[in-house]
Amino acid sequence: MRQRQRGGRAAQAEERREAILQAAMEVIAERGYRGTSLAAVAERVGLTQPGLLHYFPSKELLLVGVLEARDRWDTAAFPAESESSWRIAQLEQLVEYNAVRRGIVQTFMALAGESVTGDHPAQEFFQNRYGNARAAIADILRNEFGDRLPGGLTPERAAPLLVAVMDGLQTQWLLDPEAVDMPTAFRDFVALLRG
Amino acid sequence: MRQRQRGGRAAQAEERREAILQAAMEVIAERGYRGTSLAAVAERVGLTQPGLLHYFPSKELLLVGVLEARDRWDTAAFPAESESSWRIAQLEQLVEYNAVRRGIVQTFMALAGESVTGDHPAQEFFQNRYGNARAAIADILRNEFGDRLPGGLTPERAAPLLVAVMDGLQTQWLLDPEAVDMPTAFRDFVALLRG
DNA sequence: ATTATCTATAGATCTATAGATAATGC
DNA sequence: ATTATCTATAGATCTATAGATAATGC
Repeated sequence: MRQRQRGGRAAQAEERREAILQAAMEVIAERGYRGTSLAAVAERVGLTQPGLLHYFPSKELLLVGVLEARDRWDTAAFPAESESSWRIAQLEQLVEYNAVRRGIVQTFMALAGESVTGDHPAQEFFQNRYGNARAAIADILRNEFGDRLPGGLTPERAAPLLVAVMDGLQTQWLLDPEAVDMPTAFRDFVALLRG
Repeated sequence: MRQRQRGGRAAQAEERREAILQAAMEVIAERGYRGTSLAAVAERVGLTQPGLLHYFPSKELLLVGVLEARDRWDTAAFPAESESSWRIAQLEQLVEYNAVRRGIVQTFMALAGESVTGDHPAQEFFQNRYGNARAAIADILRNEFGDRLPGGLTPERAAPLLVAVMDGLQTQWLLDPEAVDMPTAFRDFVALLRG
């Protein structure tokens, strides 16, 4: 029917998949994963529910797709040889970026929250993500501040705190954006680490 | 049928309600609020699903009951004239207490996570809870450290950070208790505030 | 042939209501 | 009379499968 300029079937299918993932992220932001119905996602991209299942054969595979997409987009927005080569200033930029990407933040806080419940399909994803985040942040802190931080902390002991601050601020900011200035608060925490 | 020693109907009904709330917390910890079915809660206390609705006429009212119960129990475990009269050491105790109350922490992190999604029935509860927490913590910090904290922070600016740390550490700890020593990490953060 | 979609539907749930029945306590 | 429960069920959903149909590209 509709003729595409370029692209071929494969490329069009890829576009479709991206549109579905985008829609899925939106619905998950509004309802969480368990509250998301395939029909709601399908409707948003103009497909029927079984039509959507053609691209992602189950709800869980759709979730996997969303999580992978998030990683892809993050990497695209913040290219780096390796996470450990980041500097603190880049983390501050990431927080500023998040503060204008409410939808994405909301999707992932909703999923992270759900993932602590039993047998959630994103549980392993978040276990790995937090583990990797702590390790990467410890490296960054060591590069930036050396082995000794204020309060007698080491980079390894400060890392979970920094991750907790990023995360915890997101929750507070999502619930009350007026009351919490996320980027400023994050820089305040960095000031504490500087001593 | 079964004769109670003491108590009368009202007291027995109260026991039943408490048992239902306890069961509801457990199921919510495992499945989140949206994933919780009234039937699952009812089964845990030996009632049918309509039997449960006799005590809590809707799923949402059951959630309200759970949130109120949490506040009641917290207050019972940590009595104080007012939250502002707490000292930092008591916050450290609270974190230690949480570290041996996984179920309760999991229930409330699951609910807090869900509450950021659109129109969640616990949204207002958590908005108030975080708002109050920030205010109370600011008071505590002022009592303990005065108006000036390390890094040029004020108690008001440090408060959201402390709340974020408590919260964020819970998430990391729930997902990987081996990797995160929550009480120690929290004391590390306090050490940063001490400078 | 393969791919993209659709309609129809099976099979599970889920919440909440209606209405019956038994026990309790004034 | 009131309270505590139960059975039955209406009315919504939801996921996933089966099977048909149309379009696409070798």
